[in-house]
Amino acid sequence: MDSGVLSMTDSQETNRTLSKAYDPKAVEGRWYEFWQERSYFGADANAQGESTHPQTGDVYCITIPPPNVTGSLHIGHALQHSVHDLLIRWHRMQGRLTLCVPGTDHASIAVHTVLEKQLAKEGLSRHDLGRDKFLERAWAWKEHYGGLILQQMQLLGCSYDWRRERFTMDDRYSVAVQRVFVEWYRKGWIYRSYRIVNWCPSCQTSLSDLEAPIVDQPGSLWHIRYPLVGGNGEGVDVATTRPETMLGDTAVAVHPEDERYRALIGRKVILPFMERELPIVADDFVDPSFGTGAVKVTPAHDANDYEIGRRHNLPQVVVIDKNARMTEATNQYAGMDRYECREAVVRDLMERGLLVKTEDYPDAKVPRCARCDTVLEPLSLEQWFVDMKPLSAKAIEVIESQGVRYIPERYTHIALEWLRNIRDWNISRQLWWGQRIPAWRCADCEQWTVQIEPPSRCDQCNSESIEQDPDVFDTWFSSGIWPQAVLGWPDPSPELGKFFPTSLLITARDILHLWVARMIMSSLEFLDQVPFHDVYVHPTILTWEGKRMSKSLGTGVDPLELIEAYGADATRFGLLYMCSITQDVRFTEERVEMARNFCNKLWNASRFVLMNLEGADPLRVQCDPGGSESGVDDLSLADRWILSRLNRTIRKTNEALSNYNFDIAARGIYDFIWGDFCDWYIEMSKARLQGEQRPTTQAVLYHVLETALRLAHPFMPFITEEIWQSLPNGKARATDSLMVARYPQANESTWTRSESGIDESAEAEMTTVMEVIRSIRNLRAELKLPPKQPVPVMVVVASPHSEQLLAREQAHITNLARVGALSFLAPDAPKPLNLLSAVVPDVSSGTDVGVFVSTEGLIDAERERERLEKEIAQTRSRVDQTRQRLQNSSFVERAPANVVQKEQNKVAELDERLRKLEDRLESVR
RNA sequence: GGGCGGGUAGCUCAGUUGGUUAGAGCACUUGCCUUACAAGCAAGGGGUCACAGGUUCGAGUCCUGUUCCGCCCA
Repeated sequence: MDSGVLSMTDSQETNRTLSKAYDPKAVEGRWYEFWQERSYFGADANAQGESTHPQTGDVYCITIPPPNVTGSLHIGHALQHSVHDLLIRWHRMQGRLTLCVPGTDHASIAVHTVLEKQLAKEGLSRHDLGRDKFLERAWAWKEHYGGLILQQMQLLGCSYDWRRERFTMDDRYSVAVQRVFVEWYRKGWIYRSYRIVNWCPSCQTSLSDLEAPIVDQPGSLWHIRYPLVGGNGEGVDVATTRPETMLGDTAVAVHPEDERYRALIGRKVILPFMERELPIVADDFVDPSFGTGAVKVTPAHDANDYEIGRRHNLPQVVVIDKNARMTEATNQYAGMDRYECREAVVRDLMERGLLVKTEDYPDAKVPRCARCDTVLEPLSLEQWFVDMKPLSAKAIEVIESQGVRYIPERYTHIALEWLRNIRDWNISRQLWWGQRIPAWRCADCEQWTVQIEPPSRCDQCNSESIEQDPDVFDTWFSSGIWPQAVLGWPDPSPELGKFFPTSLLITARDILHLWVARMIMSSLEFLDQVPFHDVYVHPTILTWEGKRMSKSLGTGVDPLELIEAYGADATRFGLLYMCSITQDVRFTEERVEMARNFCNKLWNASRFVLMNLEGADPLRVQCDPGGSESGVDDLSLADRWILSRLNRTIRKTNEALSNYNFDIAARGIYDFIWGDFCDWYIEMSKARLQGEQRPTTQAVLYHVLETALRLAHPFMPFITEEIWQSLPNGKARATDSLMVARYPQANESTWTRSESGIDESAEAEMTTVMEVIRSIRNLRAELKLPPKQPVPVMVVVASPHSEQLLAREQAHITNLARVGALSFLAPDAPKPLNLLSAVVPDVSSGTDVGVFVSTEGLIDAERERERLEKEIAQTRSRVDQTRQRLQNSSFVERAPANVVQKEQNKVAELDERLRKLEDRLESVR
């Protein structure tokens, strides 16, 4: 450490003159580059880490949810990555070997859709281009746009290890995906079969449930009569929202206990137009209260009907094709579009008198394609499926035993519920962009050869006429191995040994099942370990009206515009401040504005400290407390108070961050810096810097600012680094960047000697001083005194402790409340008449302090009387309330002793205050 | 239909295991360009904590029901 006296010129190399207002644009890019040049974002699996202070040996690792290559940063990402980087920086500053692996997802269908739209503009289809050319375009597109979102994360300040960036279609990653398929196939967990899938007639592919949102829209419920075989004009009425599917009906189902239909079970009806006989079957699935209680069963075109069909061995009749047109099986309707057919069927039913009635059905559930909004068609198609039962069993066990912890905890139950009712997973997609399924079909024996290396012949019959399945994997099949694959799996790697299982996964809640649960399953299966210990589900950001943000409606908020307007730190801090443990938060730009103002406040407080460090003693101005205890003995009340408040904030921050309470942490830092440090300590320091307390005050100002910068850095990396680098005494610091400095601990400072770092008596005494100042300010405002005009103030104390306290701290009172002369009066001393008064509790002594402000000749007894009467009324009502409570025998008997004691003290205090107020009122009458 | 989250000041939100007089930011009123900051300072007004019961000495907080908003599952 340098010795000697600091001066502004000594530290010029690091000390820039700070401008009057904080300008994020002048700061952010510079420090991001600085960090990156020094490789502070990286973590070496073989080393103990790259920060210069001793490592604890702990490891902390997060792999980010890979965003789509098509995407750009939206506000949800901005929140998600504010949380990521907050935690990453916090752990790194605590000395852990810390790694965050970034990357992107190839987003099969999303890219596909974009490219097809592009082609359409050129008047082409992907088939005109061919698979190879199409993929060339896709890669070119990915190279050009794929990195955008990661660059935007850098604007936000994210300290991820960019050298480890991964893409789900990297060669090594693709091999890992294929390996999963091959192994599971060999275990018999992957099979090929016909099942109902979500089919988009426009995108021409099957879709995951997430890509098939169900939309409520007005429709009709048609009641149709199916004549009974052998009935005299009798029939069974069924209700449907999709009459065109009746052409594919193979049964009518009723609930087994439905009295209305019990007699009909086993009989048959005639399917109109097709003239097929359909059995009436009994099935628990049928809801007797829906429609007529009898439902038509179309196994080939409805997932529930498919299940009924399986249970009752019903045939499937395919009546709608992949283009949503009616098939040959529909006779006169063949070739019609499904909606055209619906109209025709309804018309024909009417003609035949088989349409019993048509009801309005206000919210018919219609699945639509998330990409193109086309109404989806559930179709029975031959696809690859994963049998999820064996996989989910282990996952259930692990989650039940808290091997993976969900935060907030309620998601544990949601995850378990999904896993317990898990359904087989369709992993085939009829797309080109993606990992092609490593399965080859033999034209001769029709068997599949499944392996990673492309085979030359069928492994069943040795035939050479084999052809690879043209389909690719569902994107979630590949992202399901993300944490292990980005760390090198399936090859052995030091990263996997060091960083796996990872510490945490941070995600939005819409992909908990589709993605998170599947990662847990695959990791347990292949590595026999969980992929992460914690899953933190962050809130969803809604519009200020509480609606989902929508790009197409233009209700989305662009985080880049926020960064542009307010800076990255303000954007992060604003988002973290609203990031409570709730499900949704409504976004208001005002919150970011608040954070921007806070940045400016911190900036200016720092300017103040820097301007006043001239001549500071470097032995006492330390950024790493612990080296010297000089200064301990001459700490003033204000010093002890601010150090205690600082330690309290440090504890609160660390605790809140451990519990994922980011809003509480942000709030604590905000309140400390603005409310305690700026509003009070800095104000009090102004006078002290002029006198003999200057050295101590400088040291405390420096210490508190420097510690607060370290405390706030993970929330607001840029501004804190900028200020920190501007602080003098840079050579004494253990690190050359704040981002690798040590995160504050509450008991680290040698200036506060209690174990907790908290000085209760200093806090109590300061509270009294602050209350006295507030009350004088209040009285001044009542009197409409000009702010600059000093005013004489008298105080009446009830205890020697109060008197000592106020006498000792009177300089602060005079300075902060513009008091001309502060005098102490005996309780029974006569007071001048021209006074406004207030009674302030002294929490440090348990007595009251009377505060009297002179009105200087302006006799305003009326005003004082009004004040007093108002205050007496308030005090009396509180006294009455408290006394009543104490007169209640069950309260005294049953409430804890300390609570009763508290109430008794309160009555005594309030009585005393009331007496003083009444005396005072008497004297001004 | 089942599950979950929410309803606190005009707006957006905090509110620990039940325990003084329910807080913040913005907006509003009043006064201030007080040499860190007008993106600021000081003072102030504003809430039957969705509704109805219950438990308790005591409920914004716990229980039951109702209602409204949102999400998930079927």
